Amino acid sequence: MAYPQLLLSNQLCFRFYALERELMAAYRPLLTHLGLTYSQYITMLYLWEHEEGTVGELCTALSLDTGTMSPLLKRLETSGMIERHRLPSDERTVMVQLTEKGRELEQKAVSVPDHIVSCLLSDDKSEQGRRY
Amino acid sequence: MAYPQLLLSNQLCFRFYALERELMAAYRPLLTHLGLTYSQYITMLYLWEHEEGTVGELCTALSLDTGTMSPLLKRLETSGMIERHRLPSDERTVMVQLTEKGRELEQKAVSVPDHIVSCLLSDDKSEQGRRY
DNA sequence: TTCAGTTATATTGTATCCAACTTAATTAGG
DNA sequence: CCTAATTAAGTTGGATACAATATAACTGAA
Repeated sequence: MAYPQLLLSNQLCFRFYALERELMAAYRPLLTHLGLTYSQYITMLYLWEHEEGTVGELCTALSLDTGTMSPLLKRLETSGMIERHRLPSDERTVMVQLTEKGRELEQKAVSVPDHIVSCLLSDDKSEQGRRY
Repeated sequence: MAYPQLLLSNQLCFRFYALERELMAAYRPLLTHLGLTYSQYITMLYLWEHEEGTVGELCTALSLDTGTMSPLLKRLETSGMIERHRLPSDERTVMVQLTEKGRELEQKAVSVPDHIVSCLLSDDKSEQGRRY
């Protein structure tokens, strides 16, 4: 036991690391049902709240890199949830907007937070084998 | 404001998601100095503590899939930190062991937790531009 | 006006992650 | 003894993440 500060069980950050993946695993089946990943889900949360936003605004709001956001938006566009248009006033800037299909998805997403809460609070290990 | 439960600012899980990436960003420069990623770092933490372990034991301890662990171990082996050998008693099982180089790395890793703590507590935004 | 510097986004390369599948080895039941 | 089921790793495919680079558009100073 040379270095107690290096014991895995003493690593607070490892707990956050593991917790984050457990949370993602709790979301995954619910979001798969909506055809979204978690990153795509929070992107949609931003758009349901603001209706539109530039790529840069999305990156800032979600603390994500353009190297993550650009291909993510390309997939959301492919699945018909959003549209991308460059601004006439500044052709460098890309405005992301909800499509009607993307707007309608909000209805189906409303129940997600409640499902997550009951999933996180449930002691029923039979469901997906998760332990909360 | 149709659905307050869908507001990004009300999403506890999003805060965990963002926090986890901030923690990883805090580790990254320290671990890069050791030639490790965070996943590789916690794998080494396990090995420094237990000296060796099977792939399955590592997957269980770190809550990771073999699809993550196998290529990760391959990279640690390539960088000379570990060796992999199949057990003579059960050729399906692969035992992972520290090399001398991997064992020596522990000395350089001892300061990592303290650096992280001071990084997380620091108000000095000048260092790496992080905000804690 | 012109071009050097800046800005916004996209692309490339490396490394996770996980789901699903494959392969090889072991075990168990008849 | 022999095959079906199980087990342990590895592989493949799709989607993040981020660093570094590229590209195109805009801005400003000489």
